[in-house]
Amino acid sequence: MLWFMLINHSILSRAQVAKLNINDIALIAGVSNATVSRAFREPQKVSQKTRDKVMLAAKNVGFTPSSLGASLKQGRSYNIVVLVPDITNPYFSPIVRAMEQAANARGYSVLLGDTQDCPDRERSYAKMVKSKQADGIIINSQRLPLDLDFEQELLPIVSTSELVENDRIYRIGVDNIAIGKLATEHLLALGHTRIAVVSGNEPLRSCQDRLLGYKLALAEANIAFDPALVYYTQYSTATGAKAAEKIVADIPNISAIFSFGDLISIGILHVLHKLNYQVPQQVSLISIDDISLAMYCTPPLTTVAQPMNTLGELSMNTLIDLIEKKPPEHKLTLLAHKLICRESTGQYKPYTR
Amino acid sequence: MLWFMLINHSILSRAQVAKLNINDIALIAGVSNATVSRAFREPQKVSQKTRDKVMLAAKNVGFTPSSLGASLKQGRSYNIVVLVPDITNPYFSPIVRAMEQAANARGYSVLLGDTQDCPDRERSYAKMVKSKQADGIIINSQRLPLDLDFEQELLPIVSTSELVENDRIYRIGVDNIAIGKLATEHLLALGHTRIAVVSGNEPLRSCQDRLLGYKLALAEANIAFDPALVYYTQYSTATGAKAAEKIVADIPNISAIFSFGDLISIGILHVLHKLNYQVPQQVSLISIDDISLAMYCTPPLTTVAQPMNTLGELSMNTLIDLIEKKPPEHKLTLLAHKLICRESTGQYKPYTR
DNA sequence: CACTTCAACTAAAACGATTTCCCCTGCAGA
DNA sequence: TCTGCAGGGGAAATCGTTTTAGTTGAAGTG
Repeated sequence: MLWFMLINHSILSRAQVAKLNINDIALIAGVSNATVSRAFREPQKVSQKTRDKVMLAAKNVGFTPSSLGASLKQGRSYNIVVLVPDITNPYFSPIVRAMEQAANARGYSVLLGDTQDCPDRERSYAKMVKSKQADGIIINSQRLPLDLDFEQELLPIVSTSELVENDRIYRIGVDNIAIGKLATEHLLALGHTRIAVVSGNEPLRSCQDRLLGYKLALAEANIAFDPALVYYTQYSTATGAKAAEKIVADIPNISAIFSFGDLISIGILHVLHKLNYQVPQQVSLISIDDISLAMYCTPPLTTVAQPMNTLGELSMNTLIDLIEKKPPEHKLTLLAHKLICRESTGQYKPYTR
Repeated sequence: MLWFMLINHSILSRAQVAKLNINDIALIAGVSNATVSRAFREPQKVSQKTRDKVMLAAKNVGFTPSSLGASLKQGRSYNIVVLVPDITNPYFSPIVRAMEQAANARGYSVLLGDTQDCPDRERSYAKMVKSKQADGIIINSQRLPLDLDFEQELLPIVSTSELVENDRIYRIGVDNIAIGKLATEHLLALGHTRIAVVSGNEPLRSCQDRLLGYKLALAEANIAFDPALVYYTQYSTATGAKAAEKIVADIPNISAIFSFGDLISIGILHVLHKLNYQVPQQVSLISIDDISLAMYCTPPLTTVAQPMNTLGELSMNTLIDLIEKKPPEHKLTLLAHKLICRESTGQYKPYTR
């Protein structure tokens, strides 16, 4: 413990109250602060001997370099804001999880913003990147949380899930038209012709696109689109249940329902079961997402899977590329979806109820 | 736009490349940097006129104070690390959501750490508070992510959900023994006497306590505890399903199952349904948590609700109190649980299968 | 031997705020 | 008229790093 006896007493007493900084370590190790910094950040640039000296000194007094100083000097916080409408939603949580993983792999951390769809909160999180508390932001909702002034200075920003309507912004999503079409075709192939739709919030682009896909499939099958068959609600279980109640009240012999989200479907399933409708014997139900619980529903849900993990991972990597000035090639990326046939859809049979 | 013509040309050209800082604004507004700082952080300490001048200058050049400089000087980042084993788990996500809300209300942000139960990741997140990237940490798992050296310097830390076994640390949880007992008593009251248990990972304190509660209830009812009735698995749906398969293989006429988590129950429900067991007519199922989907299961789950929102909110507020040197009164807080009777449990009837 | 080269280091200047002292100006009270 | 005080502001130190621009000394080269 020679170092202990040698070092300046003022350093020791400082250790009790304030924290030691890099200069103190430099003093103890008998090198310059620059060397201490390098020993930590770029070890290969420092000789083995010096590095050992520094590390020993640091370890002995329990020194960890503060990232605040580093961030200030570098103008980087290595934080990334991830905005979701609701982290509780099993569609978003895997996306966030994948983002966190991807961020970590590249040395960044995730500042979670659960906005509850509130524009104020969205804006206040966006300010964190303006104020350098974060280096960039990923948005999972359609709204851009920047005032007009973003026109002037485009912050590092990526839009995913529900894409922003702005082609200057990097966006990663899925082809909702194709998804809507695919699901509808599945139902049509099973012989269903009157297919009720339970959509999320009408203005959402994803909903409009999915509905468009539905219409496209109908048109190709020469079936007239009936607006009375589409029910607008929210992407949630409770509202999905309400919609289902309306549907069976309006159309007691409905044979097929296409809901725009598994969460909605769970609500639908709940009321159908309560009202003694057999799924899929009497009514077929298809939806979108393939959340982790979809396969455990009774019956397991037929659904068009979205690649939540890839969505999250790719968005995060795109954003970091942007931050690190390696601008990605494409502004818009649409990932592949996949129909997962389980047991909630079946052949059409005329009702005998 | 007089200001525009008056200000130094070097400031303007700087605006295109580098960002303006507080000194530039001070120059433009014709005040000192201290005044600019005060105008932003403590407006009441600055006269209306000066404040307006500063704000106008700031607005005109699009200046937002960098939080990096502020953090460095203050030694605070206003970030808080929240560690969860899996954000995808519907038990944890509402907790995190509540934490984020509580943090925001007090001017803090949440750095989300999804650890996947990996000690390395836990440690690397804990380092962020040592390096001042975060001011404190909340842990939702039993493991303390600090080496022995935490003995010396106790960082601001709060343990919740699965409590750490260390009474020097602030902990917010529930009374798992009472919960285990309550659930068991519910089943006993319905006439069930052979109650299978599906526990989470054996070493988890929550599981041990819940099992203890189960034993206590059994003892009070003069029923011998049969270790063969307890099945250890994970707190997940897939593993819950596997456990259910084992149970019905071992005990085809099982009449009651107590699972330690709704997620497990969903798996159990799935296989019982597949094997044509009627719930609750043939087998009763009770669990713990009351995740949001519990009420939408078929049948809706009877469960002992945990106060996830309060858990998250209180933990966050406790941590922030700690950070702000207002140490809370109690080291350990146990919140109230509540039995929610739905439709997955029913009167015991001997099997005629 | 004089020369470059290079690795390894150093001193000191940033980075952008906050905060500690201080000073000034008015004004109220004596 | 003088004192005391408070509100409003300013100069400069400070927080803890990184980074720039050199400075060394030793090894390699012709």
